[in-house]
Amino acid sequence: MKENKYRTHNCGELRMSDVGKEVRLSGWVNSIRKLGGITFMTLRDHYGVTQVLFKDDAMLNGIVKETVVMIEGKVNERESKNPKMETGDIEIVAKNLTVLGKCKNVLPFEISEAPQTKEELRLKYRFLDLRNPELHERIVKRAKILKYVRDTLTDLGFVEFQTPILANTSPEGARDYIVPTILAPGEFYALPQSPQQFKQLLMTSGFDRYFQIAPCFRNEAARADRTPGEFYQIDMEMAFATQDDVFEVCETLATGIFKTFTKLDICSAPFKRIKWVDAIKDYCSDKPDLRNPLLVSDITHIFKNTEITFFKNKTLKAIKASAADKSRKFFDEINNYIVAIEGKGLAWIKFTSEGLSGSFAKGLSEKEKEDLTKFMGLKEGDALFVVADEKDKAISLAGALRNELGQRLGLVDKNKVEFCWIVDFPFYEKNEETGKPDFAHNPFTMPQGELKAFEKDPFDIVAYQFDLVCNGYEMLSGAIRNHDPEIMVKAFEIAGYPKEVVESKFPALYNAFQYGAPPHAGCAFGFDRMLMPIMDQESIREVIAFPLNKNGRDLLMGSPSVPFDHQLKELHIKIDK
RNA sequence: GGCUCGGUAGUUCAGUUGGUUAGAACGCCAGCCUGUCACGCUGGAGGUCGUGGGUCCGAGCCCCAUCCGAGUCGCCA
Repeated sequence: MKENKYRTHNCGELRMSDVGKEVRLSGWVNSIRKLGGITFMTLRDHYGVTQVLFKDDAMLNGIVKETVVMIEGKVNERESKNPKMETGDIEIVAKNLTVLGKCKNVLPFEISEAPQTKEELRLKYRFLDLRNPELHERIVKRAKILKYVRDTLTDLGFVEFQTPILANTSPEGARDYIVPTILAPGEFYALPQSPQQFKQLLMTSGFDRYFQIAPCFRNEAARADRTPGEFYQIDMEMAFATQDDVFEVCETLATGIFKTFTKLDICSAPFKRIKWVDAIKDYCSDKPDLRNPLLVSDITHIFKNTEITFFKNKTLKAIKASAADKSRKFFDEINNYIVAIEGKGLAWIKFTSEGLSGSFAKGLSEKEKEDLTKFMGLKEGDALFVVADEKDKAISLAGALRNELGQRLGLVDKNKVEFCWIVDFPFYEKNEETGKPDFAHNPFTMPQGELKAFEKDPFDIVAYQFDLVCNGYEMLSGAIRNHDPEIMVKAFEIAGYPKEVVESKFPALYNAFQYGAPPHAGCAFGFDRMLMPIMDQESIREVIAFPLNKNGRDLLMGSPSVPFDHQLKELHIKIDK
């Protein structure tokens, strides 16, 4: 550390070898322990904590915790050492104390107890919250991971870009943040939902490998794993690339990050690839947690002519697990869970030494019993959990049930990281109101089969569209892009949009693709979301220095807020509320 | 926007069937204490029970409305 008038050393570096040195440290008063004749203080800064010994506590008059002070004194070997502290062998015998920054006497919360404090208060006093070493270290780790990403991608030949923040509205699904300007009253920029079109334009400009730590803005509601408003993506695009090329880069990056920054047991590359239809079939989810070994089976066909009312004319999804030893209470709790997520309830049976029992055991016909036992391979010790509903609802219930059972039966190994690729997403999905095809994902994706794909039933068209899923979280989305204007026009035509819409909605891309566009593919990691499993956090706000709250409010800075009248006036904006 | 849970001391929480003066721990203040490191001991201060109505002899507790927060669904690559 370079010496200056505030310090000769930081609070984390002094050791036995420094004993005898006259030093100067600055930092926050972490604790004060008065023992009568002597007083101990611990001093904290970004680097660590060092103990200070006061033989005369007159110096400490008026000093409260979290005051910023400078201590001058001599490094001393401690009489009683603390092996739990990195600097625990030494202490500073204080000769002088200078207050550099006063602190109000009662803090809104104790720094050491910040993680247990109500989040609302933590966010309001985020500058204090960030003093807590746990959160402080996460923010530092975030920076280290960012550097790792930059280094890795640069080594792989990627060039880092910065694309505009003041961009144009794009029909990408989410709602935009719009930004007025005094240069053109009545017209608005939009903050980019992603740099999608810019990066594709860069491909047409001949840049071969693009990346950006890209701020993205979506005017949508929050979740535990999704901040409202803004978030960061590791955004990549590659010219003349196949899907395998993209996968290889992502696997290198993802395994590298997890191996470097966690002690978790990471599945090895290449990651398992699961077709979207198979993911829905086997896991009833397009983001399956593969740490969970349970699979979902469709048993609708077995109960085609059933007398069991609960099953009649329903899609039936079943999960088999070794749970016959579980009590009635266990099954009741699962039933309550299904009801809580708006299912009609759980049907279940278990196979014990006394035969089949459970909620629908008595209703089974001999044929159904035989077919079910055979189809599911039921043996003693097994239990079968069944949900019955309309098809889509049954799928979503079964997906949730699979997760719940995995948790409750302790089948999910928290030390594992299981990645998988979900590939071959459908190109179109059925609009629930009109029954006509809508783009299932973004419209920039290449359909498999290219122009010939459109000879098929639109709902059978598969896209070169993929997700990377990690422990049940969607961590990345990507695609081979559609760089052919002719295919683009056709794709929009089937979704019910005339050529003019393509031209007017994506004028730059559509125009650029007329002048020689390379085939290209790319993807984007959700950076904040990726940090959650790395830092073992359930809330995305724990990996962001200044997160907005659930309602998009910054409780510290007070945004959003009402602008000044003169600002509105020069923008020609009137509030109509 | 819907649903669920929550809002009581500076903080985290408890508060029984509606019943006298609303408690605990930590923190804060004062005193004692020369090796603490979650220091210890003694004492003390600190409350518009989110807000507004209502029911009742009586409301932290019941009812209605409303604000705030979290989770979730809708929404969202």
